[in-house]
Order: sequence, then structure tokens, then C-alpha cells
Amino acid sequence: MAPVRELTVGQVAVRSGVAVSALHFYEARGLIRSHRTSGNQRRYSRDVLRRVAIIRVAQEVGISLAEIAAALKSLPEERTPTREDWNVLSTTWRDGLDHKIAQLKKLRDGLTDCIGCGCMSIDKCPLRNKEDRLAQEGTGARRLVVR
Amino acid sequence: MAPVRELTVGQVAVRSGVAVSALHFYEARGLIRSHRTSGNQRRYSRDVLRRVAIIRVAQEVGISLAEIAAALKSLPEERTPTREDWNVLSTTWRDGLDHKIAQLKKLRDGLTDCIGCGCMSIDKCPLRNKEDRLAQEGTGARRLVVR
DNA sequence: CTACAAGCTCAACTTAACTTGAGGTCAAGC
DNA sequence: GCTTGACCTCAAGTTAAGTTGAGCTTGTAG
Repeated sequence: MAPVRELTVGQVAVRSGVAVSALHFYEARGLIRSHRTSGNQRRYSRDVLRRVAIIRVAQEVGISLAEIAAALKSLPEERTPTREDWNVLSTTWRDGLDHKIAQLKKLRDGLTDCIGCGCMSIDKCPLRNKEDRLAQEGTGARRLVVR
Repeated sequence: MAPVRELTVGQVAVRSGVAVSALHFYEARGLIRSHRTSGNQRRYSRDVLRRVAIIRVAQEVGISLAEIAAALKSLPEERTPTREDWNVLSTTWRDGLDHKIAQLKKLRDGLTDCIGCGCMSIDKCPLRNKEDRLAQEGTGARRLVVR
């Protein structure tokens, strides 16, 4: 088969692993774009596959569609994004991702050390940085804060 | 004031930073427990603060209430959980956390290294380990699902 | 002993992210 | 030319995780 230039919604669905209804939905939300045939059917450029891949991966790590949509705004609409375009997006997210990774590591490592420590006190305990003052004594808990 | 043995729902709310309605909700879902006064008001033992802290932290890293509820099942209902009890819980989650951390790293590193590389092909690319190969059917199964 | 903040229950509403269904159109193989 | 599967639109349903509100009860400070 000769290289397919444009993809139907069904093809995108199969190749991206995302339901047709979800693709419609993403389009309605402005995350992806398509143009229409004379018969009003959607056609996608191959770029859409990469976009959808990003959308899914980002979602899996807890980024909302709204945030993803905002980030994708940095990509050009008219042309296929260049490496540089993607780089901008990636650096936009990098800090947030670094933070999230750090948080998860702390939770993973801290869960065992801290959870049974009885340190439900002031902001020493990662699990208790709001204002609970009745308990005292914080054994060496690290901070695993959040957001 | 002598150390308070039991907490009202309002006190738990203030000290945990969680709304009263959310506490009711968690109780309905079996994540926390209370007993009632003769006048039908909830009273909580201090353990509930730690439970709620865990619930919030776990939620923030993307664990659903259902999963949290399942994990909390490993804690004893009748006595204050010991360090060992919490340890069981922590190791239960550790694998999931490890996996999630790996995912995040992939996204972080992959965004820069891979996203503009044109490698939307085989499983070399972290963002594309589903099966997209031009013209080769393959109704894709979803591979990179976490959780 | 009484006022009134704090509680209680239950139902309905909210947002996110989709899915399902109804009713109708398009396009490619025979 | 027809049949059939893929598409289209739009509305309504679904799940998670709560919030909001109405109507009624409790408990405690003065």
C-alpha cells in the first residue's frame, strides 16, 4: 500500500488505540484538528498520531485535558511541528514532571519510614503539613509534600 | 484542656483539611469509620487523622478511592494500626509507585529526546509502544496503561 | 434553660472525560 | 445500482469524587 497521506477517524482510532468517540471529543475540546471531505467526513494528517500519543501519555501521569490543551497551543496549527516545537512543549512540562517524580519518590520512600512513626505533628511530617497540633514529636520524617 | 480522646467530624475536618462532606463520603465508601453518640453524631478516634492523611496523599499521586479503600482493608479495624500494619500497606503500594515513577521519567525524558525524532514507530520510542506500523493492521491493545 | 452553631440524612447538582444511542449520510465492493 | 460498514450530529447516560441545600436534631455556652 502506498503511503497514506491522510487518515480517517477510524484509522486514527485503530492506530492510536483511542476510541473514535474519544477522538471526536478531543477535537471538540480543541486538542486535535481535522479537515473535512466533501462528504463531511474527517480527515487527519499524520501529525495527529503524535498528538494523540502525547495526550494519552500526559493523561496517564495525571495531567488534565485542559492542561494538555493549553500546552498543545504552543504547537503550530498550520504546519507539522518541528523538533523545536516539541521541545518547547517538553520544557513547559519538565518542571512539573520533575516535581511529580520527586513527590512520588518521596511517597514511595517515605511511606514506610514515616507512616508508622507517630509524627502526625506540625510540618515535619510529609503526611501532615496542615495544622494538626495535638500530637507531638516528629521522628525524622522527610517532607513529601504535595502540589 | 486534657487530651481529647475522640474527635467530632468538624474537628477532623479542620485538622485534616478535608471537608465534612468529604469525610461523610469517605465513611460511606468505607475508607474511614466512626461510632455514634447517643444523639447520632459521629465520633472519631485519633487514628482517623492518619488514615485521612494517607487517603489524601495517595489520591494526589493518582490512586483512586477504590484502590485506597482496598489497601486500607489491610489495616485492623479494632485496634490502632501498628507500624507493622502500615508497613504492609506501604509495600502494597510500592510496586505501583515504582511503575508510575518510571512512566513519569519516560515522559519527561521522552518528550525531549524522542518527541521530535520522527520515531513514531517500533517500541524504541517511549511514547509509541503501541503498535503503529503503516499499513500493517494490528488492532492495538493498550500497552502503556498504568494504574 | 434556651439560643444557635454544629450535626444528621437524603437527594440533587457538578466537573471531567468519555461512551452509548438514535436517526441519517457516505463510499467502496460486487 | 445496491448493500454494508464507516461516518456524522446531537442528546443523554456513566463514573468518580465530591459539594450543595433542605429540613430536622443535638449539644453546649451563657
